[in-house]
Amino acid sequence: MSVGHTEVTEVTEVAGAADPVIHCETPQGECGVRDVLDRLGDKWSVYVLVELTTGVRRFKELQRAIPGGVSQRMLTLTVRRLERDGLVKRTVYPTVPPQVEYELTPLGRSFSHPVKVLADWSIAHRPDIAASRAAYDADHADHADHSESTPR
Amino acid sequence: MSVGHTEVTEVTEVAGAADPVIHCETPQGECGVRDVLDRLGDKWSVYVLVELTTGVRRFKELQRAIPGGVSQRMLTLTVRRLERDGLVKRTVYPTVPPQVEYELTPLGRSFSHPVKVLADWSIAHRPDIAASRAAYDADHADHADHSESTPR
DNA sequence: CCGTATCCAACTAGATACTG
DNA sequence: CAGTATCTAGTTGGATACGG
Repeated sequence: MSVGHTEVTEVTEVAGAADPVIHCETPQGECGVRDVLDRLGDKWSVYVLVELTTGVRRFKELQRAIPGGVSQRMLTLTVRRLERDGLVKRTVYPTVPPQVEYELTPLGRSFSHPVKVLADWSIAHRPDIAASRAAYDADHADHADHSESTPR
Repeated sequence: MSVGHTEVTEVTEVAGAADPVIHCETPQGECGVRDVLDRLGDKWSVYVLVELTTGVRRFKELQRAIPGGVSQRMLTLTVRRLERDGLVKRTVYPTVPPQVEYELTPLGRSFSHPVKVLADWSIAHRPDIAASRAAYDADHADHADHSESTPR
């Protein structure tokens, strides 16, 4: 990779378990993770990717499989973005009624690694986070709420 | 961890390099990654975390270090959320003028691992994503744009 | 079945001014 | 210095209706 000065340097890395020191540098700032994070940030992308690690899926199958119930519109937008980024391959069979299949590309499959690491961490530390939130909310119950556990 | 049925199962995992099959199961659906992803999704959290892997920072230092120029308001909201989740520790010295220091908690440092994996992947595959986007945009230049490469 | 178009509600983020 | 308050713009997400 020879694009810009983007760089991640680990200093204290010892045996693969020590805390990494992440160091991002780019002329204008703008560390390189932003592009990917945008994809992770939206509400449905991860669910689509996770679902597709199991195999090929059709549109309706995806929609039914995703928890929370995604609307047609959002699912369409999501898969289009993933297709544009080269993470998902979309195949249209010109039958009638039409049939469309989605599957992970090699790039998409390689991306499932970071996602899995994230999922593992998330599941492992969910109790800690929940506890911390409860403690924080108990302390600050009086003057203000900063983001209630209100599900959107 | 003995909370609910949340579970991540890898089936095809062979030598730590094969594509993992991620399988999330919970009574209501709702895989456990949502909480963490919400934190990753917002615009500034990752930058704060990344900056704090280097060491302790004061409010102004954080604000200056973060690329793109975060507003006071957003930085406050961000660090508050991170504090609430137990990822960041906030220490107030009742001096005059006041001084506040931010640092990662053990939980926050452990979270830097998934973040680093993500950053590494992102940097490694940025060219691929860029290429895929360019190709996609070239093909679909005619009828619609799905999210232009508008740099914010 | 697989989308697209339109409208609308909710949330996020920025600018600015003010306080301990 | 380190916030809080307010007001406003931009973006995202959901509902619904319609088209190929």
